[in-house]
Amino acid sequence: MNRPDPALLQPRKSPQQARSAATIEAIRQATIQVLLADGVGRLTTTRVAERAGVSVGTMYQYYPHKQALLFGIVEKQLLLIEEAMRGASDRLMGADLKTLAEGLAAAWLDAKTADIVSSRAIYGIAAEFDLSAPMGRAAKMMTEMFEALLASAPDARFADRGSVAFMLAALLGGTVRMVMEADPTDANLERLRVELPRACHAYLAAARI
Amino acid sequence: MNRPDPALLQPRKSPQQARSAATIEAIRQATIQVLLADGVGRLTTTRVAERAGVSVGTMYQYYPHKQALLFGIVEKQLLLIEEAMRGASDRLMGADLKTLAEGLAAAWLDAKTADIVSSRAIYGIAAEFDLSAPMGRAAKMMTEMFEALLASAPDARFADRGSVAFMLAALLGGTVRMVMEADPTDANLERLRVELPRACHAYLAAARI
DNA sequence: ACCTGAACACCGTTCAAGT
DNA sequence: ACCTGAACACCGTTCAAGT
Repeated sequence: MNRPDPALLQPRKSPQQARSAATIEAIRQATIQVLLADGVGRLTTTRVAERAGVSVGTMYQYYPHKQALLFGIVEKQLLLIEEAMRGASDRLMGADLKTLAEGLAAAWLDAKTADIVSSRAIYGIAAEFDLSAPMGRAAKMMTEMFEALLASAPDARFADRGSVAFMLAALLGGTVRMVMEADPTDANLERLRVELPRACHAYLAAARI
Repeated sequence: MNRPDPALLQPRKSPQQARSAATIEAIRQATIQVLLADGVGRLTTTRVAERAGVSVGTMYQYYPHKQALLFGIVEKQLLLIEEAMRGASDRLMGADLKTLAEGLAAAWLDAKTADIVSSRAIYGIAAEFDLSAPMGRAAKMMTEMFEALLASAPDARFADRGSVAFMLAALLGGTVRMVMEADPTDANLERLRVELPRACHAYLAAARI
């Protein structure tokens, strides 16, 4: 799948009348319903349009292509996670290194496992579409957030704070994703809950000067 | 995309005559060529068959569906990486914890960045297909390998060696994948080269009893 | 301003017919 | 034993015609 022009991933036109706003929302809901009921593999434009009670032509008036439907869902999920991490960041600002590392690991795991149904759906989408653009943006934001947190820790200084924040973001995001995609059993998630905070703290402590 | 029956991912029939063995190899090569020249999004069964110089019908005699073509490529790449890690494992057996952690991190990074072209192609496939089955298998094998290595380290014992090996595999695999998918610039790969060994060693040292 | 749905181009897969 | 390629079912997307 080729990378779509990001500008094309939002609805094409803003609703001018109440009628079309309702149409957009109906299409959104229909996409989620078809996704959860039939899976990504069975999600077709016809099926979504039918479920939404509109014609395919109408759907294409608001969403330029099938990808736009699915990216909408992904973006919303990423927004939820971002919100959760901002909350954690506020709580952890100024905390010592151990509290910070363990707090971030716990918050990340909570956010990723909170809505397991949605997460499953998202990974399904990720399996069929190129999500490097939205994922890249999310990673960058996380890195900046971590960098500010590291700067606020009273008991730590770093030779290269940017690199440490970058590594922490990659470690957190990558490790959890790997487990959730490869084999997300309860036993493995429990292992993560024990080992991930430990790994984060150990790394930050080792990087400190 | 629905998860395909793993039994169907290998070629359908074994070649009985030299002619058909040549056909299979021609199809394999054509798949790689189309993949590198046109990308996953433009890879169609017709195009591969044309490039291989056979009809679509012939192709379907050996590969039950389009996915089988691509899974073949992925499996080969995974095999190469596995081989590289086995080599590293042999070298590192009995080494102390620091040597072991840093050696594994370096070997993993080397394997993943060695053939950057193939890796790119693989991530392209990963973006369009559900690779949880082969990835899960690869993760399991890596965990077992790491567990044996940890047992051989003369300067370390662990309360739960299985969990530590599991976490190390997820950390290594996940962190590198995240960076390579989100933003694999030279600067970021260099950061990984510095921070990843450090993170691995710090985690193992912290997990030691 | 918004909606319809037949029509178009293309794709993955099959199978009767060939050598 | 192996190969062919027209045919089939289905998909994403468009656009002339409607209200």
